[in-house]
Amino acid sequence: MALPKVGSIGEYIREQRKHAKISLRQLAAAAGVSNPYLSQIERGLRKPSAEILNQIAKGLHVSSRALYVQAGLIDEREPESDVLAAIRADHLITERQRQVLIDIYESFRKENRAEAPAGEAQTSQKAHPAPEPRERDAHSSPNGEAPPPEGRLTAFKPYAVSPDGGDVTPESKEG
Amino acid sequence: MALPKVGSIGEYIREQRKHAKISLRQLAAAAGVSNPYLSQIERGLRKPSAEILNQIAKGLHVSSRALYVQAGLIDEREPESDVLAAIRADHLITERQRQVLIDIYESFRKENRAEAPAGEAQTSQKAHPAPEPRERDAHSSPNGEAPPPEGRLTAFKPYAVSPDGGDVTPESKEG
DNA sequence: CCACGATGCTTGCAATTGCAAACGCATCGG
DNA sequence: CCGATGCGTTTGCAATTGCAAGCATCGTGG
Repeated sequence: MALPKVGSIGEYIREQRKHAKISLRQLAAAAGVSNPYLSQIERGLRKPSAEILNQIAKGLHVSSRALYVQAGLIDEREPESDVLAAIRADHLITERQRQVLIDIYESFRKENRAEAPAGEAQTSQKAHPAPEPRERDAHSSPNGEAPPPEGRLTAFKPYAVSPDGGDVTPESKEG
Repeated sequence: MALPKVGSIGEYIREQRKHAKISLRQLAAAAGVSNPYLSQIERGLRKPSAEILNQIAKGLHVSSRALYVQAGLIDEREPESDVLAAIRADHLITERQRQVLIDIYESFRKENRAEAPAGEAQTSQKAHPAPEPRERDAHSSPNGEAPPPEGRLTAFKPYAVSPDGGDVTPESKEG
């Protein structure tokens, strides 16, 4: 329960790939890895090394850190590059343009939420109801440093794609 | 095998360890890895996987990101506060939506440049590449995602830093 | 001198990564 | 209907990671 709804790195990759509408082989080529290996990664059968992860991130056009966080390899709660924050901070566009951008971005997000898993991302325009730049939730986490007991990396099974529950936490149990 | 190349990541780790005045074994224990393996990592004879790297970062009390950057696994340009950068880094929207947003933002910028930097452009959102990526979208954007036949990750050599700060980033556009 | 502990390095070995080749499936064209 | 193309997956293997055990050195002290 470390992350809001983190399934596994594989799921995340596959999801992003589907959203980008590219085939497994295409991403594999873009990332510079073999197709079968990417397949196994997406299904949680393999633990991609950092390089592979990095390459995949590039192939997906997502920030490397996003993937590392998904993989549980970075615990830092650094604020994400918030698009909305950036838009609001931009002084090179007019207020009106700002509202339009915000509106569009939010409609995209809403769209994706509706058809997240294996959905047809039509990206329909879906006429924005009204400039409703509701304030985005700020990350107000006190950073409760509560890491699990340190132990050897005894994770035999890959990133875990448990059908019932997500357990990315390595069992630090020994002796 | 195992070219005794200079392992930037290894040097960095050793440096940090020395600075912390702790022995190799101590760090190994703190990081949850074996002493010999840490030794090899520090000398650039091994490529630690992301987990190991993460554990070492914890043992060293340095940010995971710092290590990943050192290892060249993360482009140092993470905390960007630019609209385009934020859009590109956002993983909550599809590639298509990303292109739309980028197009719109750039058209806004162009609009402002053309009309007047103070004329409060009407933001004619209907005469511009409005959110309608249903078609005529393909893949042609300021991002120019057309990587050359990237070679597989056939680099068997450990991290090793290029003498001129090599970078695997195929895209480096900033406006 | 030799025991004792601490530091770092080298040696085999099991387990894993990551890939090439090949498979089963579905769609398109002759 | 049969072949060609593209999809994701499975299989077998070389190369690598990562560790347990052991080695070599140095400083202390009985």
